[in-house]
Amino acid sequence: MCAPLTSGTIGQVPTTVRDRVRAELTAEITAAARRQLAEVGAAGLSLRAVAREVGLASSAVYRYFASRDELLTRLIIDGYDAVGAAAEDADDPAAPPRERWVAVCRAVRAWALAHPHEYALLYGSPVPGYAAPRDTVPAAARVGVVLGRILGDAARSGVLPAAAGGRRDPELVSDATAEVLGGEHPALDDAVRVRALLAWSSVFGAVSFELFGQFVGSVQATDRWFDRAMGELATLVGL
Amino acid sequence: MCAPLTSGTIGQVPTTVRDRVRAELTAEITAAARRQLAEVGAAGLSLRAVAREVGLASSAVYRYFASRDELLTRLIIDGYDAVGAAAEDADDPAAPPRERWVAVCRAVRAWALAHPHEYALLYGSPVPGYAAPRDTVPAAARVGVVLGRILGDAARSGVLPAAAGGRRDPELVSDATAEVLGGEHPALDDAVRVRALLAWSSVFGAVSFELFGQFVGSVQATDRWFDRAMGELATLVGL
DNA sequence: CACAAGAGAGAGCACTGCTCTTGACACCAC
DNA sequence: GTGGTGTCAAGAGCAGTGCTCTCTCTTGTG
Repeated sequence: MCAPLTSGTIGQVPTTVRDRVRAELTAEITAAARRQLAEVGAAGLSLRAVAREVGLASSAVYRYFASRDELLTRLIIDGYDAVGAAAEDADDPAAPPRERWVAVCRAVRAWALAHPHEYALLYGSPVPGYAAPRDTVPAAARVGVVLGRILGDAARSGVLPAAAGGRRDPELVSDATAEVLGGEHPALDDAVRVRALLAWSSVFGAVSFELFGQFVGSVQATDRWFDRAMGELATLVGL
Repeated sequence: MCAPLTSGTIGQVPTTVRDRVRAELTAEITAAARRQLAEVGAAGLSLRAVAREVGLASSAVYRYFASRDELLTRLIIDGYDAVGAAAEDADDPAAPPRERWVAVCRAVRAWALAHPHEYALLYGSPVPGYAAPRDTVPAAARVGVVLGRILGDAARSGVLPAAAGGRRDPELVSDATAEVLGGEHPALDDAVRVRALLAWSSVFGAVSFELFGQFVGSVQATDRWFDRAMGELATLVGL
């Protein structure tokens, strides 16, 4: 219902004029929505205002997005992809694991500071009445995968202490997560996995606290604090 | 202008009938607002709906709260006080520091799970167009103070390694924060202070990730994971 | 060329926060 | 007891929202 086929276009290249215009207009709408998001935030995002900016009647936008929520979902996925790409770009697999870790954390924070409203949409309170569909999960995982890969690589190269014979609790950390952390080669025990997930959430805890104003009155030199904190996190996970 | 004096009442006990009714109605409004908040979340909180529930005309509510934002501020302060009180209640100063730490973290998480929308209002994305006034800062600090006191007590009793002669960066961590951590007796060096703030933000990072759905697909046994993670944090800060 | 599908516009519904005016009521001093 | 004062609720109204429905025009295809 989001991209209905033109009647008769069954081939894999159905680029009729209509389709091209449709794709362009869709892109224009999401672009305008992203601009609006950056200005007024997620909850203040108005479909009518987006329509105005694009030069369409508000009702016409519904030809492209079935609802405000669907538009929001698009923005969320795009956002996760953007911060995920930023994290991936910042990761140099050749660098020492500890430096990789801090570099990726820095990239996440930099993206968050540059796109505060988008960050809030992704990692802040869920928009009321809106339930994120499953589609968002893979995109949402990208940053975690980057961080996990750093740990996995470190484990494989022997930097990280491998399984110390600790018990393995399958319900504590999902298989998918274990997979990211290098699967069974070498096997990381529960303690490392718990710490990995803690560090992951802590990165965003730190960024959120800074961005959402919880550090007002506590931390002044936020740049320096963040770098040192991420270093401490790297130590925590064993890098 | 929120509680104007009746003409002539100059004494310190101006409980005329009017004042009493006003106070009661104010409480009724905030109660209704809190109920609504729990149902539809912060951004969906409607002043008109609150008025309907109380049995007032929407315009009448403005006699009590100058704007939706002012009502929101009340809810925010009440929320910080509630979670702060929960944290304080959970802290037994006689217990070993590590147990105190985990107990307080558990209490914060329990409160968050019981009041997800209020938690989101406090620690999630800021409501667009709304700037939290200064009044909220002291209330917001309560949980941090509880956690800081645990560290400070541990340092005083020698459990925590005191200043290792590390450099002291006054801009890294504010004086107020240093004060919470026991001031200069004994002096904790920067590393400990950085870790303390990191741990503080990490507690909420973990709770937020669970509550906002970021752990979907990663952590299954959230209860057990949280306990272990908070234990790791305690280790991180030196408890 | 004709016909069906796609797309935009506009009106309309029910809702929102907020403002302003109007009329009623309670309090307090005299 | 009565009149002035000031508080307060109600209602209408403004500008905005998401969303739906219908009407009309355009476009692509058989």
